[in-house]
Amino acid sequence: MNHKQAPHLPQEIVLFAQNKSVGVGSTNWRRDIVAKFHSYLVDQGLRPTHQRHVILTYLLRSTRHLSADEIFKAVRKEDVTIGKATVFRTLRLLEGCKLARCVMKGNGTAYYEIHWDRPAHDHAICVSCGSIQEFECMDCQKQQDRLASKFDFTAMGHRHEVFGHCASCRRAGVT
Amino acid sequence: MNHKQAPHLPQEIVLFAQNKSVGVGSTNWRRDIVAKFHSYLVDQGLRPTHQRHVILTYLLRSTRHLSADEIFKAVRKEDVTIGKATVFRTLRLLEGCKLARCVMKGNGTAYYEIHWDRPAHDHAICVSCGSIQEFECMDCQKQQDRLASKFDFTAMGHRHEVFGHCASCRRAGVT
DNA sequence: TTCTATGCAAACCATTTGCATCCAT
DNA sequence: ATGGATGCAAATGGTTTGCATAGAA
Repeated sequence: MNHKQAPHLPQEIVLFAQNKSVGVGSTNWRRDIVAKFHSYLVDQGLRPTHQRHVILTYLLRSTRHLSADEIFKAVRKEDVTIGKATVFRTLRLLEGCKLARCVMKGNGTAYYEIHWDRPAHDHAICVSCGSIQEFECMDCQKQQDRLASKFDFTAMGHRHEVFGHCASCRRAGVT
Repeated sequence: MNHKQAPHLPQEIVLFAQNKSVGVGSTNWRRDIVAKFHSYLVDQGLRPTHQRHVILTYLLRSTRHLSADEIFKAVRKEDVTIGKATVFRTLRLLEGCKLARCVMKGNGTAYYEIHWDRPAHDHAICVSCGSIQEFECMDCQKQQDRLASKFDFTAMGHRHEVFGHCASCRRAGVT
């Protein structure tokens, strides 16, 4: 009973940027991620299925943050048989092995992106159009050390989202 | 049609720490908040009802972050007639006038607290027991200015949550 | 063959809404 | 009396689960 299906991690521990990222340094990181997912599955005694592959490669092709439903609709076009449940199960799997992460825009929906080796990045979210601008906040990393010494709190990761208006929405006269 | 019921702000613009806080400097801030809510309602042509009062004062009495359902159950004991919908409607109202704010623990549920005049604070959330330690991160404020100049992004507020293990859970051997 | 993974639909859960009624002004 | 506010129950919408079946090893 070690590992059946997706390991049922409490949602809390995956819905934020992990402190350590994947570590894909190659120029063809997309291929590396596919390989990593494959070996992760095998290692865990899970099965590299067609659906899991389709979902991951769709994620890899996208540059945006995608909701589970968007992924479902898109992937459904490539393979009419893929079910919504599988999309959720696969996303959870990808979070579990830290190949994907998600942002909460604040409307109760999770938006996913592939998470590879680059500095942990945070998000500036436009409350008007919903667009997401990524940025680095090195101070947030330092803050975690401060928490450790001040409250004896061991940080595993964080979520930092700034809400406001993007340049184009403001130009368009949004207040 | 100016103001009926709660102003239906998109949820995005209230689910995070506002840059400006309430501005209650008095020693009896609880009373001030009740008064502020009252005059806010009157100003907007809304009505200071018994239910709204009960919900606010319950929030003021609590020191924890409460889910809407916890508030509902508690308030229900004081007044058997209060409905769940009213709790949600009142919370939205309190967010709207910036007397309350909420944290998203990551499990899809919003946890509320009263938000009065003190430095904007962020949250260290224990993924094991769910306890929340508040802290200040002045760097996050600076970061917002940097965003403005770098991406022409106008920040209105932010959410910064650090996930990890609190001291007592770690002592208890949680990994 | 064995046991995991899947699709579907139903279940869940937090939150919102429609509506008849209630109540503050 | 007027029009906003309430409680209830039903609706919503994202996500999860139960179960019989499909499919990888």
